Amino acid sequence: MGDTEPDLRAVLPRLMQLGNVLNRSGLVERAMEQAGAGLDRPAVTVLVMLRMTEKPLRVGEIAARMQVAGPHVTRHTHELERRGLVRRLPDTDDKRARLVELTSAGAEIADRYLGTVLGWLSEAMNGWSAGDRQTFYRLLQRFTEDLAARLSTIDTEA
Amino acid sequence: MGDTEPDLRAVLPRLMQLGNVLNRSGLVERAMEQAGAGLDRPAVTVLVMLRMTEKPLRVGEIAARMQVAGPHVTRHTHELERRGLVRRLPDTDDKRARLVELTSAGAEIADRYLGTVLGWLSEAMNGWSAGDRQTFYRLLQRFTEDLAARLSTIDTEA
DNA sequence: TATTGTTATACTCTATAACTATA
DNA sequence: TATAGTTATAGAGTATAACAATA
Repeated sequence: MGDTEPDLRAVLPRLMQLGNVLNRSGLVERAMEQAGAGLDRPAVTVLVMLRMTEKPLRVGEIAARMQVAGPHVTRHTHELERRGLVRRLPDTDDKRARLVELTSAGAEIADRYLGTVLGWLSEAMNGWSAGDRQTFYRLLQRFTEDLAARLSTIDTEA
Repeated sequence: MGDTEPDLRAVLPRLMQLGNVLNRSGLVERAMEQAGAGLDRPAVTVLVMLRMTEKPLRVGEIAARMQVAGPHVTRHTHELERRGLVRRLPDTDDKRARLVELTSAGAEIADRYLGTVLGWLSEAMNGWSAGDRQTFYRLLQRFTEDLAARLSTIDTEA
């Protein structure tokens, strides 16, 4: 392992700050407000996931992608259904399972939400050159993947 | 504003994934385990902040940097004090305030924690060239700053 | 009168356990 | 017997309100 370079040490506060901005800055809540539906964070996450996936998902699949336990998804899916933003269909292949599908109202809200967030991101990067953008997107993806891969091996080390 | 480029749209899931890895992957908990103290997340945050700042901080200052409300800091500072990891000193300049200072035991735990996390980061980026590292650090910092700046102006837009 | 920090309380997000229906 | 989802319950993290001491 050896020493950790000073640069890496300097980047740690940045990562923590970014984590804060992403999770605790009210970004989601404010974008949701602009989108005009008073949904809470987990419900928004479900809605956006369904929109970006572009197909109905099973409850367990949603839970796995969100990395949360099943009951969490059940509750918020019910909330979304009460508001008419998703539909729950029987899975013809497996009668134990339920497919969760966006309604057109749900898709509309997801689109407004995504538009707002992407607009903010776009404006934040207004002064960026095309090259810097490309580079950042590429390195961000690589970093996220490498970090997730490293963390996934920790438990098997003992 | 205009259209959001497809690239930006593609990067959104990456950001969400990174937020998940940073906040919900158990990274903090597992590093804390390795560091040998059974502290919870907010307590670790306080400890690390004091260590990286390298000087005693007032309760209000800690709360501001963590972007949390005051009582949250009070509670976790008390927990840290019970364990002998911080000391609470009177602020001679302002008798209303308290300074929170690391003990040597607290500094030791913070160092072990930081060493573990930085080690994981370093290993995750094992295959990275020096140039890519530098570029990533620079762009990450810029992105975080630009995004925080953009979000800070949202409320004043109405 | 405003500010620092504390105490008490409540809300959001998420996990675990126990259960039902199907496989 | 194992799996998909649900219901009920509990815990962690954080906010708000009310208050004390000092400015």
